[in-house]
Amino acid sequence: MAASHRRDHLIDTAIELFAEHGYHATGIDTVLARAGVSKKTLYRHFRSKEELILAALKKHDGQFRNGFMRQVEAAAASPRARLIAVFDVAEAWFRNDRFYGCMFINAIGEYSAVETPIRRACQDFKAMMRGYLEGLCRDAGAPEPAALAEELALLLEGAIVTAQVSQEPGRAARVAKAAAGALIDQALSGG
Amino acid sequence: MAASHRRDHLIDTAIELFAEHGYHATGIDTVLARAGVSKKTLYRHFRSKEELILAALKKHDGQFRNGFMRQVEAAAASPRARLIAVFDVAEAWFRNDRFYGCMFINAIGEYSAVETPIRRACQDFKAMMRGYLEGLCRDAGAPEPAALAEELALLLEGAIVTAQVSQEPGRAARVAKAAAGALIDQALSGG
DNA sequence: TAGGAGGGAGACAGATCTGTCTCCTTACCC
DNA sequence: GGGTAAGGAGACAGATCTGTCTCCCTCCTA
Repeated sequence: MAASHRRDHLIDTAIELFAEHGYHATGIDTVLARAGVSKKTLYRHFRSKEELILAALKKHDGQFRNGFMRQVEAAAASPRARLIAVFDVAEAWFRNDRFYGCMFINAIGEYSAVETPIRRACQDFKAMMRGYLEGLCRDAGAPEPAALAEELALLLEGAIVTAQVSQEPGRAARVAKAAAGALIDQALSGG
Repeated sequence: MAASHRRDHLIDTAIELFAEHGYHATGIDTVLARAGVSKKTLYRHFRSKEELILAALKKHDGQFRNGFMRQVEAAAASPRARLIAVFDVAEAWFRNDRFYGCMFINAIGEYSAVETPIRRACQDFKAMMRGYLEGLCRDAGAPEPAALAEELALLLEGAIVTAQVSQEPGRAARVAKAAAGALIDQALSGG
């Protein structure tokens, strides 16, 4: 498994650099230098830079999904409390030194073409997050879990972008958490 | 004023191309070819590509601000109705064929450095939009206009990003509008 | 021990990028 | 009409980008 060793390490390095500097601005040579891997190895595992980008997005999707859900579930027990905890976990993410916004949003900003597999990967990620929220809303007893989940997803997206631009992670997360609390209360009490 | 003629046209072309394809992916030559202007003219008016980017962001800031506020004010008369109308105007924006998300958010995705004037321009834009919403909230009689405005700004940002990724402009705007309505109702009635 | 696969180092090609410079034309103003 | 500034067209330099290729070394296994 030495092959997947290097392949994984390449992808991990690519995730870091693409997240921080963007996709066009990050050259293949930069990834290779930091990963300590030669060009030959890169092109043995990936047909092109775009395939590396795609692999990075897919791996980040899985990593992020697992880490995020795990933290939410560790932070609170009831579905309703977990919906709120989502925004505490988000705040911890924003506070990370290596937080550069959402890799998927940033990717769409650079690859606007409709047919791109990159766009598909981003849509899949967002659909997954929305689905996770919807499950929590349903478990919490929301009469319209899909509608509430979409609203909370919007708040989360807005908080991510605002934290990225403003560089005030706590504020963005706190505001989103307050708004989410109000929306959740209304959905669960009023009906 | 033939000079500012060409300068303005250059900036307008740059706005279009940067918005659609991003900043690194759009070469100087591409802008020049579409604008029908020579390299000499570009570098007479701008010291570098980054200065052109900055000029594009600043001009887009002014254009967007004027257009957005004008449409909101034409769509509704009362402050409260205008807060809701914000999301109708946003939907019309999302539905435009040339909608590629927010130029400023996309710019931050490509230029993550903290000290960049590009980042400053993006922060200024977001602060301006938040300030506009805050004025509407105050006029509508919200007890905490700044807090409500921040929540609505988050919903707007989330809707922009979601419309950009999902390519379902109506849905993103409708969800944001519903959530905004709930938050506004709560803020204005409950206190 | 021999052979094959994986990988490092890096030359190389071809494209593209930013930014400068030269040569020429046009337009305007005194 | 002459001088001046703006601008077009494009060559050019130097850097950088992606992707291929060669040469060599090092394992691992039969």
